[in-house]
Amino acid sequence: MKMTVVEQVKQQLKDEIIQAVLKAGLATGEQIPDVVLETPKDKAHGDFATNMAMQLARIAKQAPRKIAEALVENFDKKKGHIREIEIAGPGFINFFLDNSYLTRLIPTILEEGDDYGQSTKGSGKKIQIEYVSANPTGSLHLGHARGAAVGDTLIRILRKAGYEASPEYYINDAGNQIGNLTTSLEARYFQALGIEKEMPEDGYQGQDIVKLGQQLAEKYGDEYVHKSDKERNQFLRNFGVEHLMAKIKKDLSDFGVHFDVWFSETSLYESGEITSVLEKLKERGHTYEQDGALWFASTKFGDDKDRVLIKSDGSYTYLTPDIAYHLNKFLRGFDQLINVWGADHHGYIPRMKAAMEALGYDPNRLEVQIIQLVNLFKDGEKVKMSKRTGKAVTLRELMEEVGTDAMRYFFAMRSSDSHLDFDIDLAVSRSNENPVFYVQYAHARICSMLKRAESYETASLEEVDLSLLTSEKEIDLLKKVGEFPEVIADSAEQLAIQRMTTYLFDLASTLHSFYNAEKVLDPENKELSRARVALMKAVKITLKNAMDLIGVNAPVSM
RNA sequence: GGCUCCGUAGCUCAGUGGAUAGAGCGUCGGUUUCCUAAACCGUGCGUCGCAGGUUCGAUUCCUGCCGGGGCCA
Repeated sequence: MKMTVVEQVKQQLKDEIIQAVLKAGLATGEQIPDVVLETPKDKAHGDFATNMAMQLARIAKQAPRKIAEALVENFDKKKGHIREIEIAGPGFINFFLDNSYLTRLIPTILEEGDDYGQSTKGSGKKIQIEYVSANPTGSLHLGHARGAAVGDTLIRILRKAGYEASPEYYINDAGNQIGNLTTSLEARYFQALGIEKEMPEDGYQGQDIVKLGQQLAEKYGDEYVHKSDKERNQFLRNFGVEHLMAKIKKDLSDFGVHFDVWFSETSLYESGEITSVLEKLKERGHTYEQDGALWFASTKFGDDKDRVLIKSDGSYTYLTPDIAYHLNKFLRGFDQLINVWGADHHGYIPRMKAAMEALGYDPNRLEVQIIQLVNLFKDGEKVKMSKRTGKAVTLRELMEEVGTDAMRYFFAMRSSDSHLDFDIDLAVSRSNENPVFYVQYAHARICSMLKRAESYETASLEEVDLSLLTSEKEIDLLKKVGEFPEVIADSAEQLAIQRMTTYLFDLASTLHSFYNAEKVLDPENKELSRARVALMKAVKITLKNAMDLIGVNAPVSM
């Protein structure tokens, strides 16, 4: 695998640290712990630091600072690009590098362009992410929106980190909710024709169903009133699911979220996978009959109680097709399954994992990311949401009010297991308080400079003297830009998308700071200007790629 | 009651077992004859909910408790 410039330098440094440990006779090759090389928060602590001396304290049975001294004595400065080494604190070894290597980043980044940041860390591991999976019984609301943003961003980050990531939406188009949808729609259809018909008790009250009923009346008149119940039901069911799914798909695609696979629950019935998964559970001895129902002995696998698979009336619980679906995923050869679920589903995790284990799979291969609630704030007050009255704020409404960029950014900004306060006023404000604008402005600012920079450009990058980039702000920018591949790898590994947003903000901030301190286009100093233009191009590419990962547009002007 | 998430600065939140715990906003004060001031610079701001435990070292891991949100019963 091709290593980035930063990785090469770090690797070299790690190798030299190991050499120093061996030379100092502090530990044998086998005893040496993994070399941890961190980037200190405080610049005064060097470019990189290692805690090796502390880690060796027990093995070498010496005080950390004493070990550190021995290490420094035996360290080959020349090989490690080291300008200075110091021992600090309880035994940290701080390395100050000769930062000239950083300028090598620029040609690499300019060459890689959109691919900059791409790595093979995930080594093609096949990961499936199932997210949103809202029932086709209405519009997507804010919880779905957050799930959509999180899932899609995860997909993008995982792919950039070298995983093979497949997004999938599970359509609950069988089950009770759909029966309810059908009877709700039937009532609305009849009502639109002026025929009295009551809505089912817990029917879907939303306006969208009313409209669908009207559409049906306009298009088909009373044609389906006179058909048999079975025929009408079948028709209304398909009509409803189709239309509501079309709407959901449109909402998602306008939100920048795209799925490879739309998996239908009904298909599990048709293919016989539900009966076969039940057979499989029975064969393995994990089911029993009681009170006329078929139970799954999930407590054997850590669940707090056993679960019904087939109710006494012969119908399936919603768990049953779900188990079949997850088995289907494994049979398709995914190494890892990730489900992005709303907080209201957390109680579902143990039984799902139990089912996987009962079927002979390692339950750790199923990972569930729980998305906590979103609270909307407007004019400093919490916006109340009520599903009952059909007044829940929808993805579509918020998208129209604040735009996709703000939504995507805000949803990617927080760790998904924290509650999220979404401030509408902040999201639309064109001020420096709004992080979306702040980040986008950094990109637009560079584009604006580059537009004016044409007179400074030379025929090729080789003619630009990048060694002129030595100021503090320039080094800061180069380091930041060089971190990008690592940030991607980390956030992929930890499934922590907020790391990407944090990084993006930092990078924008570093750029703004540089911009105010140094002049990029200086007619008095064309050589330096050319070098800085090249640097700006590298920063622009990095900003753009990072924004792509969270699904935010990178405007060329604002 | 069971399960789960959260508890870090006045507010909203970052923080892969490491150094003096960070950012934005808010406070106060500065910066533009100059590439977009949607920006920058400076300034204060903390019993990391509490108590134990593991560790050379805990905001981070474990246990218990307290407080808040959510789900289930």
